[in-house]
Amino acid sequence: MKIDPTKNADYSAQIAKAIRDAIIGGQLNVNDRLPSEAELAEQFEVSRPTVREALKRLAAQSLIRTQRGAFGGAFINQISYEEAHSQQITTSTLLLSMNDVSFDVACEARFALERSCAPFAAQRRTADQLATMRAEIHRQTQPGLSDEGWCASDVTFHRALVESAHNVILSYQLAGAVEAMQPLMNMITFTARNREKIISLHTDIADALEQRNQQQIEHALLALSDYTKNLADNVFAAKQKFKADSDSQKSQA
Amino acid sequence: MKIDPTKNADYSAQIAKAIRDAIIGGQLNVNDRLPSEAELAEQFEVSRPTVREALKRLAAQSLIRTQRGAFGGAFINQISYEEAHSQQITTSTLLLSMNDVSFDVACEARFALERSCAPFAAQRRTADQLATMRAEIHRQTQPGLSDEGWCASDVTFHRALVESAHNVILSYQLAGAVEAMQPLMNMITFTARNREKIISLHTDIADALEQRNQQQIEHALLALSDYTKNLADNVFAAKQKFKADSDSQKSQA
DNA sequence: GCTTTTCTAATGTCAGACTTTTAATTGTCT
DNA sequence: AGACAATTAAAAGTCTGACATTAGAAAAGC
Repeated sequence: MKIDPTKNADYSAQIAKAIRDAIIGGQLNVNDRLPSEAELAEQFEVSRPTVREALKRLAAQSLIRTQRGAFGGAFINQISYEEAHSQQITTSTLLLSMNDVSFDVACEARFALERSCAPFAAQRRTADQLATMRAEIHRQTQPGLSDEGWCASDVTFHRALVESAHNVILSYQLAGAVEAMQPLMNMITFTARNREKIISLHTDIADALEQRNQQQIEHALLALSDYTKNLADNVFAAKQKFKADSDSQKSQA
Repeated sequence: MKIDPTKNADYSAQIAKAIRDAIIGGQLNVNDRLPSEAELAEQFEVSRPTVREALKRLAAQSLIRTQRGAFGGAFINQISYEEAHSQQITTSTLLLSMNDVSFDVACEARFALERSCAPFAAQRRTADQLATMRAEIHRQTQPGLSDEGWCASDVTFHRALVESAHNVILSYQLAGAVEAMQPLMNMITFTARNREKIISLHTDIADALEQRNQQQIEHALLALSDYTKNLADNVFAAKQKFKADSDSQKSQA
């Protein structure tokens, strides 16, 4: 591993890249220990702070973990689903919030992805997951449920659906995608009337899953997608109207 | 923004988290300039190297970009699809390679995700995307095509299919997921006979897309998934056999 | 008014020191 | 001999203060 002093990129970025490539390329394996910061500094012919900046970059991506003390150092981290997941979410959330994605597009994507679980969920769902979904539906019928409580329950419900496909990759990808879209989804507030309709669609999904009826699951998800889109359209239209009204009031004044 | 000296986490990690939270929470907007490293050091009551380590962490996640020179500094980065995409791929690729996911599970997930595009692809596909797919199919029939060429063409083909759904979120999520699984997919080598079969399935997909027949697209994708899984099973069985043979040879010696 | 030069504020890098943590080793007591 | 306590050393974490490099802004020259 060497760095190129003629390249105009920062040394710390180059060093991070060199180590990252070694990890991805398989030269460095999980739980291997990197040389100490002092040794790395010597190898790359840079100072220790520069090496440290490189290591912090890798740590930010969960590629390494560091341990202080004797026999400590930087170790190649076995990235867990949880870590990967939380990283996906930060990245995707920022991407969505910074590139003003329309609600329709996000909503469509969210339910399309979820629908991809349907065939496997129908085959492999367990009583456990079904029970979770029923329990959440019940929670959703409680009259005193707050907006946050409602959203949390919604997430748990859909998560159980995804988990019932029993495919770790799908779970990981979908949990990331769905959770990243949550801030967008939270832009709509639900009236009692709305909740009622959604609960009925949730019940449809649970029923279909119980009967292992793939097509019905997909159908209900599609209906939920359409209903949510519709709701959002109304919310945004109302906001537009409010804005237009207050604008015209201003121009009158 | 303050850090807690009693927390046992590194200062640099805490500072990075504080700034990251401010970005995600919307206190800091795209293209805002952070205070200079010296000012941040003063604010957080730490030294400049510590601040720098924090900033490098954020830079590793593409949350900020830095610019040298007068009136330079650290700016909140508007994360692009491309950046988000490449980060997603590194994370997912590592996750898969480090947690030995079975080929079957990955394959199932990959095609399930792709299938979620089918309804929109059928509705919205353009002549352009169809032409790309036909062109790739033609490339795949060339007898001299190398393994790398074959895989590249395969990726382009599937990418065009995903793009034809005309949903940026789906494109982004799927491109990431599919590309991350590519190393796994590359473990199988294709014989001329295999290629022929895959080309015929690709043709089915293109035909179905041309006729805007959603169900047929899904059906062909499912068939492709099954065929790929089957191929992989045979490859792994052959490897197992080879291993078993050489093992028994050893024990005989 | 345009180009060139100089200025300056910022990041990037370095060297060397000190602090804190932590596990292995050694020593001591029962 | 085994369990517990003190010692030690290696490594990350932090700080100070300096210098190098870069690039935009302002001033000088034409």
